[in-house]
Amino acid sequence: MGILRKTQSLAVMLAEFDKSSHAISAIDLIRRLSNKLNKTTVYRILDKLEDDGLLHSFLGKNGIKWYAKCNGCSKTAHTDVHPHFQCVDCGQVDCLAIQIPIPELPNRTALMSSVLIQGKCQNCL
Amino acid sequence: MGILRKTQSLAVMLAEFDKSSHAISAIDLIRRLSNKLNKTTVYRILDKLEDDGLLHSFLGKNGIKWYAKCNGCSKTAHTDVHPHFQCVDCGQVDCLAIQIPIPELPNRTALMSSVLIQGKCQNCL
DNA sequence: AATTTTAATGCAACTAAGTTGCAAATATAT
DNA sequence: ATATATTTGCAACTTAGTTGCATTAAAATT
Ligand SMILES: [Zn+2]
Ligand SMILES: [Zn+2]
Ligand SMILES: [Zn+2]
Ligand SMILES: [Zn+2]
Repeated sequence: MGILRKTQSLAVMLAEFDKSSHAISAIDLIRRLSNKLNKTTVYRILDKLEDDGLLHSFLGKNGIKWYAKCNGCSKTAHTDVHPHFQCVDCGQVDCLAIQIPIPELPNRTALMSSVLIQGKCQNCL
Repeated sequence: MGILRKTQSLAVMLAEFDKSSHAISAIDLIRRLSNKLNKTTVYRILDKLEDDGLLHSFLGKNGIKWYAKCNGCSKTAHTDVHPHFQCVDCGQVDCLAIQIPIPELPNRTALMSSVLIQGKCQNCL
């Protein structure tokens, strides 16, 4: 149901996402903010920011949850859909500003798709 | 390190995959076989069958692990790579016999990719 | 500014999926 | 038939994420 109040915790979380352009895993965020915020709070704020179209979530390697800033989404329209890249060496995750076309599927209706590409990032090449 | 012995448990597992052409989640397999096999055994045999190129695994909705039969893979070459489809209504998961081309990525090397398409299956349309 | 209302937070306890160590059982080799 | 080595079951553990509830802190009302 999105964010209603401008709390300290919210400010701390948003600041963390402003520090870098990479995606952040929920786990890492919890670890980074462990002296300031409870993990339940972290999960709850992530949820709300996603509801509001400020962040989007996706699953990385091993099915763990990552979050990144949305580009032009709103509470009603999550339109910023794209593949993600995870470096197999350093673990860093980024949004890719490309589109992967999904073909028509016979006998099925595709509603959404998620693409995770794994490989080596520029630093680790 | 693959399968070395032809055990009862192995036969039971293989029989389960022969019953249908759909993918099976590890959890579901454990539930289905709970009166015959311990869950540790299920996980271990799945691991070995994947090593041997008889099954492949991938992550479905919510990051849970699914397994399906491979087509023409071997212990050394897992070449049967394809997207997967999960029905949002009934939860059924299938391998899609299509290829999704991944474009060249500037400043990155792609080593693998996983694509999960969610939507409605024929039954649920 | 003080009070009331309502949402956000922290904590502890829980859940679910998967993993590990080890002793007992079973398959294969001798 | 016996020895050896792999596989299995069990219990205990781990990790990521969730839930209920009392407390705290925003914001709205007076
Ligand atoms: Zn890297
Ligand atoms: Zn993204
Ligand atoms: Zn269906
Ligand atoms: Zn498949």
